[in-house]
Amino acid sequence: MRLATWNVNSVKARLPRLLEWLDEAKPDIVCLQEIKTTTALFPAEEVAELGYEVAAHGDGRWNGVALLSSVGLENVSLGFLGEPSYEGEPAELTLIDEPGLRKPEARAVGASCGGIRVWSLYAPNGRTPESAHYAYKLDWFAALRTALAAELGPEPQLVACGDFNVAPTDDDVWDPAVFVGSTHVTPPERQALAALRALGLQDVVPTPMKGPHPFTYWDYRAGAFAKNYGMRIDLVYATGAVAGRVRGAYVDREARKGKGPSDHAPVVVDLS
DNA sequence: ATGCCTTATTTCATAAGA
Repeated sequence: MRLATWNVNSVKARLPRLLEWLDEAKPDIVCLQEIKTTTALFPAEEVAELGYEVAAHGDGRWNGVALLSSVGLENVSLGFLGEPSYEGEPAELTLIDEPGLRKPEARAVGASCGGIRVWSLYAPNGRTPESAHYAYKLDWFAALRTALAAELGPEPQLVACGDFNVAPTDDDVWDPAVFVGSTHVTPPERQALAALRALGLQDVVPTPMKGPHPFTYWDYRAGAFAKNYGMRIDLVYATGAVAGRVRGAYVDREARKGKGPSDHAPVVVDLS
């Protein structure tokens, strides 16, 4: 079974490349982030022609996530219980669909696919460590931890994949000195990842296609990809039961090349 | 090294991304 996660930076802008990549890589389960469209406008028919069922969760211009599966797609969750919303102020914890409260952004979709509970996640950026968005980011991770903990039973087959917008270690950025004072590398953000790992989730670190670092994101600007000025922020966090099935994992750097790429590359994981 | 931002929208300018 092949599992993949990819921040496509607009599923509509990326549709030709997405379809081509699905046809080549032939993943069974795909977690997409930043679809940047609504649930209704997700190109479900196009991916269905390649044999995928779809669970999309999008609300417009920003954010948006989706799950594609050719091995079944059941018990779909749009968002998670306790997911905070962003209101431009330090976030409050709100319940999904509770009347009178702002709906959470479209940052999480879960489903059971081929015997595995799968989550496609797009963590808030955080913007700057001083911003309300950063507090929201930490709140979002705390709520995610609680929601995932509630799904973990004995020998759970669960994987949380996506753009976590956190580089787990200094080795996961091209130059740690450049990131001093920036989001994505602060101790509280890394603590948020550690708290997920404390649930029993393991970081499935992919093999880089080139060089020593399995970066997954390179800025569009200043030739960052050509210089390999990247970050590893797209992660696969798997329970031990899933991690024990991993037979290989890699970053598909080829998908970052050429005309009209996403600024992120897919992470591909093969399971026995 | 696979080219030196890109996206959607309240569009000819802006906000956001990380």
